[in-house]
Amino acid sequence: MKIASFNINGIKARGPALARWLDESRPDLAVLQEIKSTDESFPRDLIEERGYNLETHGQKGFNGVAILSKMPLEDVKRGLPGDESDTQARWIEATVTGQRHALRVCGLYLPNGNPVELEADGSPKPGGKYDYKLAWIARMEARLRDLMALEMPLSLMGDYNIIPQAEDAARPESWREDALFRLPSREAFRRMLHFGLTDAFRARNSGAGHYTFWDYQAGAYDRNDGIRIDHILLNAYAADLLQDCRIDGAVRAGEKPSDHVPIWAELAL
DNA sequence: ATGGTAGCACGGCTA
Repeated sequence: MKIASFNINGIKARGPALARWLDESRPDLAVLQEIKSTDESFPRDLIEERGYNLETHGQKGFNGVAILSKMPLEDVKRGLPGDESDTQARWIEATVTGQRHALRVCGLYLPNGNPVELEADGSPKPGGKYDYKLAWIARMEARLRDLMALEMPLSLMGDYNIIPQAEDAARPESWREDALFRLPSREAFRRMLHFGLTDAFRARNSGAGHYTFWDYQAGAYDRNDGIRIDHILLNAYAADLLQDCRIDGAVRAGEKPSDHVPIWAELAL
């Protein structure tokens, strides 16, 4: 089963590019981030006419996530638990069933966190963007503990807005104090690995120069000035079934591309 | 410190 994640940066502007990728890459399941659309205005035909089931968790103008799948999507949950006042659409879950195993999938769009605002003692300013990012991660880790208790294959995939290590950025020094790379962000990613999750890409690839995002500005893609921030994390049940994981980097060179490219994994489900 | 680009939606925020 081929599962993928793609931050499309706006479904209304990305129809042709998304269709091209679906037709070429043919994932069995994909999670999308930054659909920037309400559920009502999402162009469902684009997905459904290609034989996919579709579940969206949208929001007007910003954020928004979705899952599309050739298999039925069961037990769909929308929204990350833990804060009833949080209106941002960044989390969706569903279960799919393969030939031998079921898989719980979480599609996530982790907050960017910039600009970083700190108090005099260095702690995040309450109510600020970076404070929201760290609080959101804490809620995600709480949900992760519950999902791990299911003791079944699990994939948490999406735009983490975290650069795990220096080798995951072309110019790491320029990201040192950025919300995507500063130490508390990297520590949170590492905590999830310590808790038992596998970075699927790093299980199958090594070395620098593998990126999933290039800014639209200043010709970042032409200079390969990228970062690796879109990730597929697997629990041990799923990691034992991992057969391949790659980044579809060439998608960035297409017409009207997203600033992100898809990442996918093949699981022997 | 600023500007560089893009999306949504049509002003200003988000990234």
